[in-house]
Amino acid sequence: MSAPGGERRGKLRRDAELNRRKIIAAAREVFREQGVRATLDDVAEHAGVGVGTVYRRFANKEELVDALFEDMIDNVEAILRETIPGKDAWSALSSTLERVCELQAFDRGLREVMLGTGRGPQRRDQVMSRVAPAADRLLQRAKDEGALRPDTQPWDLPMIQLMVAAISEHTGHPNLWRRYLHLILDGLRARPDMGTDLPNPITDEMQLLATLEDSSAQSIRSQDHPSNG
Amino acid sequence: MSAPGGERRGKLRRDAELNRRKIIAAAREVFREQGVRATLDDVAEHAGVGVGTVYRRFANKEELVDALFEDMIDNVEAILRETIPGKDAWSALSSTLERVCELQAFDRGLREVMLGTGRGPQRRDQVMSRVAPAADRLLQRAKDEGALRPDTQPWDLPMIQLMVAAISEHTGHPNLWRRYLHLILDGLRARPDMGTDLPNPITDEMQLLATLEDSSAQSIRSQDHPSNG
DNA sequence: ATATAGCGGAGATATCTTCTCCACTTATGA
DNA sequence: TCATAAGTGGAGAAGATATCTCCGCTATAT
Repeated sequence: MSAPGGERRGKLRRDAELNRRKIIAAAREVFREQGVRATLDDVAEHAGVGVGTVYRRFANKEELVDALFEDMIDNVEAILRETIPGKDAWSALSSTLERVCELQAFDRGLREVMLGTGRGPQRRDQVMSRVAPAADRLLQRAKDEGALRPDTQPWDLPMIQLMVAAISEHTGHPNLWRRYLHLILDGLRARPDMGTDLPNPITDEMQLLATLEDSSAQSIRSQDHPSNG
Repeated sequence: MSAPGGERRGKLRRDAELNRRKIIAAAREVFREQGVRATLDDVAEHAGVGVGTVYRRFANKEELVDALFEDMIDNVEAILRETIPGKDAWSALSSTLERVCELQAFDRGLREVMLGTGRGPQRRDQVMSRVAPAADRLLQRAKDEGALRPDTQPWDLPMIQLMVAAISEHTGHPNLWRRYLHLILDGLRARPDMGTDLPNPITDEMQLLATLEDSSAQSIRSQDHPSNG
């Protein structure tokens, strides 16, 4: 009967509001270290509150993860905003990419949220829609400068992030990803001496979205009974 | 109580041997499509046998996965062996990488086995140890040719595979990975016009670890089971 | 002081897997 | 052909998690 969503903020009793913050802080820490598979019981223990308290504030884990995810998008936006407009676009682009990848390198939960076969694609889209304009501008400037290969596409950026995150995820090494980000950045540089023809460019964004939707729909559907052949 | 391993091959009754093959074939198919999280019950159903029959041949899922994994290494070895020695090393290298990535693109189970946070690293090592000599030779030839940047390392290859597999895994798109493999290959090309200095955290870190051996050993020891030898 | 929002955390519920057991079926060879 | 041992199926026991609820009690606000 009660709607346990976060919409009542401000009406909470003082101690309840304190607990809400403790829960969010604990969730951030627990998910960062153990990934999103950590249970809300874990989060509760870390926060020093009972599970019931967690469930009173957040109807389920999704809601809590979403709350943290919003925070994260803010971070990415901030990084893009901080990009010095005067600097050459290539440096801006590479340092931006590096900083975004850094976020992922130390946050297992974030990687899982971004990479996860479940809602991952939708979440990437969510980031993209808030971040795309600035990112597009940056890419265009870097191309105009002649530093970035001209067949780069905006949706290459999340894909690069995804690849780099995979390194962090599967080696656990805190810095190895930098090597491969650099490798990829070298691949992104325009080359006067050589043609530039990346295969399979998906020419319009809607087409990519259709791809992502398909795969996520498939993974959701596959939870049901498989049809026999 | 009995040891149900596959060591009795040849002593099996004809129908039992047939079932064993059906199980392996079904496992390959099920794991390819659903990933290694598929249950042995799934495999049994696909094979058209009872679960009991599966468990009589393979003590547990690990054993079955291992059997399939051996097959896979054979495939990778075959690809390397087929590399035409006369051709220029760069073409050989890039087509080899592409073919290995192709294997992963259509096999979710294989990706999970390679990428998985669990035994993934050990399994990658297993591949590397059987494949490393040929791979090293190929890399060296490509460097000698002046096509491959000289700071490439042998262990870059599995990492590249890993990144490319992440694209397949998380987009579900059958060919998008080719774009990013090509991007990475462009990053691997030697460049006369530009320095070549990938950060090398593994070497750096090993030096660092040598210095800090004491403290890291302590942190590993404190993680869990003191009974380990 | 009192009303009431909020708390804790055991445990009900639900979902999954793994793996066992044994009555029944089938291949084999004498 | 038939005795017999090898092999089979698949329900369900056993175990592992995770999610979320309930209600007697506590802390806050007025």
